[in-house]
Amino acid sequence: MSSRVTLKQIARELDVSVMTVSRALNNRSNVDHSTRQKVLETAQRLGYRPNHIARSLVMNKTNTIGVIVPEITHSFFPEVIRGIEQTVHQNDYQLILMHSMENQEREAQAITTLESKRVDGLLISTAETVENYENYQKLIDESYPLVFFDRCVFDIGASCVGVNDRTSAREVTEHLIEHGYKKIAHLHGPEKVSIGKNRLDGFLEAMQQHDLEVRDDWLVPSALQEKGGYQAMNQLLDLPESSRPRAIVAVNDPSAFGAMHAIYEAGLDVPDDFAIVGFSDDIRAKLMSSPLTTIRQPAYEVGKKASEKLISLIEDPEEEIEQLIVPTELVVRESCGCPAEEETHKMSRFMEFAE
Amino acid sequence: MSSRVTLKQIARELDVSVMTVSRALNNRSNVDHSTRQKVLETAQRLGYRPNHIARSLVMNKTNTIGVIVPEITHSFFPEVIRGIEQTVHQNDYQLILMHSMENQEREAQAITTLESKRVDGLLISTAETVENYENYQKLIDESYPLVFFDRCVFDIGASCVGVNDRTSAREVTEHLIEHGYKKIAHLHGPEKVSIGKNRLDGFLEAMQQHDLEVRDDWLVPSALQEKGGYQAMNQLLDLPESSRPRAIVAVNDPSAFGAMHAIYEAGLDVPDDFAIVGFSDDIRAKLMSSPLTTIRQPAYEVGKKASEKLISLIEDPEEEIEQLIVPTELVVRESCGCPAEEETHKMSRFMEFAE
DNA sequence: ATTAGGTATGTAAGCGCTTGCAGCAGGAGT
DNA sequence: ACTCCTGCTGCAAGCGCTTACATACCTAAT
Repeated sequence: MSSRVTLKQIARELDVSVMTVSRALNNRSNVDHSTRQKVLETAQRLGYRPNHIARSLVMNKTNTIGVIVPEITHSFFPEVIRGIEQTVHQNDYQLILMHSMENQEREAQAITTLESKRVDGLLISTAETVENYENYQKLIDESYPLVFFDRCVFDIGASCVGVNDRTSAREVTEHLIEHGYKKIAHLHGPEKVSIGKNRLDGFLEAMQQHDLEVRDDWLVPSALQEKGGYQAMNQLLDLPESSRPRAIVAVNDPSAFGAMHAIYEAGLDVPDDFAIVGFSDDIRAKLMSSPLTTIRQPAYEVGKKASEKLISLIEDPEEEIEQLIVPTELVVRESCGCPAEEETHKMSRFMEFAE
Repeated sequence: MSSRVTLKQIARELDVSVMTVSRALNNRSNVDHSTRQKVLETAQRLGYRPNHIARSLVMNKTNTIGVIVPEITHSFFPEVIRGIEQTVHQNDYQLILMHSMENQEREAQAITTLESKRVDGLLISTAETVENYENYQKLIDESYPLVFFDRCVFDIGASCVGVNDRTSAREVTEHLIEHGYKKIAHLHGPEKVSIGKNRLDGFLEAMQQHDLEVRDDWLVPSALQEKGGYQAMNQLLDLPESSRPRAIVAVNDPSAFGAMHAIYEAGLDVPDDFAIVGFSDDIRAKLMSSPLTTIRQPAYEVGKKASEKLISLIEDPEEEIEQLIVPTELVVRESCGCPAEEETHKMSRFMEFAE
């Protein structure tokens, strides 16, 4: 640690120049075979570890990408990170992980830090409280490689990998409609976050297309965590019984869980009193006492695609900006009170690995 | 990006030396007030971001720690990472995350990479397939700051933050014994991983203390994921009915989930045919159709303590090596077939946030 | 007036590595 | 004999920043 071995030491040991050692270690062509052997040997013997810091300084390249996620507690983002890790590792990059805690200020800090660390590119999923896109705009103006994932920012000149939130939200809403529900409420996310706006749009589209009334007080803002859904649902429960909705489209699964909690707490039931659907297929969705109908997002895939795009962007400045959509899948379970074919076996609710 | 601004540019702009700029930006005392103002202003205007790479090179300090986790899919490690992130952020460090995928080779690679990145210290939870401790020993010999977490390596001269696996395993086993079970099997983890060995020891201790027979074929090796538990349980189910155990202590929750899967698949039930207990209180444990009795490990706390210890170690070479134990808690649910007081309400199984 | 001491700035060197170019062999080509 | 090319090696400079030391100026003390 204190006495880290350097090129110089190897050079002195063998009485050659630093350059020869550098070349030998970097597999350059113009080094005599026997010299290279000797260098490799001594490097090994001395326990040489190349100093990436020095290398990065001169090469102006760190082979590191920064990842900013808004939260990391449950299943979605860890799974995305797994996907990112995989690609990044295969391409000889590393990943610095930062965590905005759904907070714009911490996100801004994270960006600054990562810039200072001279990461080669950035992967961002915007925080819930993001109010403006200045920080992103600055990055793009400096043509810093940047790819958004899951929560996108459009029309700003950055690539994004996500799902088609609007279409998927419409699909899940239509599923409710097709099964006879007419009084449908939406617990919607923040409008500045793409998933909030797009899922709301998808919901509205489905409702309009089927000529269903969208009451103002059935559009309840919900934060993206359990608590948000809980509070939003309680707002609906405060309505006189006659003007309550019969079904709920939640902006995501955690929000739906929170809503379910509020429903049970009020002594009511899912799906008998309220049908409810979520979005993202959280690991817990299928395990709920009334398993949640939801939209499955291929998180691993999102991470993989996003990091692949970013690395292309880094390595080829000609690489074009684009929006990548990974397909989702409607997963019908009991919470919507529609006949589902899925998941008959007690335990298959849980297991997927079985050979 | 291409034209990043440097101290030199600010210096030229103001017609002062690089040093003055450096001093102003680093809040050193000996800079004229008006000069400092001007520097700060231009730095702001030009969008200066200090180059941590250059700084690290000369200071021989990166303010970065490396974290190696064996997996990141479910709840435990993400939660640990949250704890780490928190401390690290508060202390102005950053975190490079690496993922060994339970594989010794990838872990070794990760260590090398992190050394090359000159991280100031390492936080490691050993991979399941780790067969020897050479890589760790080398780090310690170089007195590279190193703290293990959750899965520890003892007697090697490194600090560790974890739970008392032996005592906790004994506790959960005794819980079964106290409720009348005598024929108890253990799905044990790899011996080279502390949690494997210590939980096995705890299990054996409890059994011996109560003069219960420990049949060889009731000690079944299980990997630490669902699949391992599934295979191990099937081995028990292959025994003639009369020599099957009545209760199962699984090395961790995922292993228990796998075992439950095997049990259901065999048309049997939990806890009526097999009582089962796990370890770690995975986010899914309480949601199983027969909620899992388990040992709750305070993951966030483990991450927090481990990173605090590491940072102390980095900043004060006198800081002593120690083993930190965070307390666990037995969580009794239905899977062990013992009367549980907990969790009466349908949904409280799930929610903790409620105000 | 002379000196010591403080304040504000600049100069030099170097962290460990790379790129660019120069140098020196020796073998081939005319 | 001469140049020319190829193969291997070394030298110099510099990435952006810091520490250590030197310099200039100014004020207070003798």
